[in-house]
Amino acid sequence: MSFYVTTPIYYVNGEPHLGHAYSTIAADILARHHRQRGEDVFFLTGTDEHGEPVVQQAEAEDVTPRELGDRLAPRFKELAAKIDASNDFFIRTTDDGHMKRVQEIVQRVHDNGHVYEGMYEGWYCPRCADFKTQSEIGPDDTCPIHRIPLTREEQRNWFFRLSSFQGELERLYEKRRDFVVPDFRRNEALSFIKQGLQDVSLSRPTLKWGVPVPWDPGQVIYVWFDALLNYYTALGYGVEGEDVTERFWPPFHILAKDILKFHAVYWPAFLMAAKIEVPRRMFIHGYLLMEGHKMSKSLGNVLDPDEVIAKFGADALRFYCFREVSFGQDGQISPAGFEARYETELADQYGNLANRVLSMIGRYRDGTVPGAEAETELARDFEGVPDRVRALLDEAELTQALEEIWKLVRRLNQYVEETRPWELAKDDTASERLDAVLYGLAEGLRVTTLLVHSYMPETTGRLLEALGESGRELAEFGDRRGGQALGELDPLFPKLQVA
RNA sequence: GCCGGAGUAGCUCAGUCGGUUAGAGCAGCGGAAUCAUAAUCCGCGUGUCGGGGGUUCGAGUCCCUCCUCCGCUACCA
Repeated sequence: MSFYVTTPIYYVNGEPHLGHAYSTIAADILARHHRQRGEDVFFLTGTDEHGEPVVQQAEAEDVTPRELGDRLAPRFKELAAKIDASNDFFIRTTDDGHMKRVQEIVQRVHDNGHVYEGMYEGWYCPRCADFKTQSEIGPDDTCPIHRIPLTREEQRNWFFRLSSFQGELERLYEKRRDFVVPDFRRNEALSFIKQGLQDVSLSRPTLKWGVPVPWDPGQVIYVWFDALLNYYTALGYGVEGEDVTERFWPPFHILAKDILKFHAVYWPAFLMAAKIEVPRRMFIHGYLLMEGHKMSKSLGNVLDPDEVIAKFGADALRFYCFREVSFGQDGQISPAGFEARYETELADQYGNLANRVLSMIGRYRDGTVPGAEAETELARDFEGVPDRVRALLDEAELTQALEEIWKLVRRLNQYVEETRPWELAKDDTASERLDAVLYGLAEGLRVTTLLVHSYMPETTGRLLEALGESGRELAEFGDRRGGQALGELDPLFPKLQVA
């Protein structure tokens, strides 16, 4: 069984921010989870470096587009490392391997008869040297940047016959109800398709920065097709000495709502035109909102992932993003909310649970997990949970799955209070019960920690080591007998220093 | 304007095919306990489920209508 998960590739006309981190963390949790299930996993992220906006940004900074990409791509790579992304490859659309394969696929689409030469007509700004989209046109057909009248211009370029795929797309959506999730995004995409598709241009005649059109090298391929194809091309050269396309295709895409149309409409149509299998699924997530607004530099409400990681650690950030905001919806985040979650749930509930369990086993059983049978009242609360988590993560329901796991954390704290091991320890006749209780706590903590491992790999790794657990695959409660010697454990989530 | 989303406890949100007294977490109030990072556990909610109308034995959950906010509306990588 294989699992191929992708993030969007990030556009290098600006610095990485929390929104990029959000998509990457989501994909990483899924990748790690599927590895824990013993599956053959490939996880891809990277950067998109071609196109007009990169050229413009480069001009503004007085560097070449390549220099801009060479400076920013490493920044995105660093961000991935900082948030502990376990990506198997980092693609850049300027890679030779990518560009060559893009040309192959585009040529194939052309040879299959889905490309024609036509005229693109639109409003053109001579100063911008670019066409304006409907939303970019100022009052009285002027350029909003230069405030000069736009002219009606025609441009000869290559078109992709998107319109001819309308029926096939509708059938795809009908047949595969979960092709695009959540449901309301599926509706959005489908209603867009049903309102009638127009052909889209496949090339840019005036732009030099991009992948040359194979049969017309004076033009470059429109950046969206270049970019989307990364999901396919990476499998061809991302692994040294092996083409893993057959092994991993088709992909499971994670993306944000702003790029729904390109992924949910253009992309499958283009794959159909190339006679390549369409993605297995795509999950569309929402935005993290700060104080009710989309994060933006001009509003000054940007949460810098570096700062957050420095203060709370990458695991806490990973946890928070999917705990606070229901994955798929837009959601509010705030520094205050972050601190509250960190303190109450990570430090007090989970970190402290680990600490008290290890401490009691240390104190009452010399640090060795008793070889006992767990009490059924605890065991039954773990029954079926790993399966439920698996099922939820199959749907990329990251928030719901985390809630299922967190119920176990609460249950274990509650179990400590119910059984009061410190009293059992004082009672010579209760030794067997104490064994059962302590075993149950250690086992429960182990199973819970393995479940949450994909969300918080670093801290859970430390805890699993202290629990004497060397495996990382998902486990059922009761799988492991006692007898392990426990190790030392520093606080997983130290309380914040009150300034 | 079209299409879509959201409007549920002070806050953040769950509510699957319509079905028993509408839920969770956080915050708040009261209590218990001391293994633990003074952490934990228990108890406490008379909420017009945005307004109005309708279908139904029964609606937060379906239909109509109105209000508010948001997104989308063709090539934003």
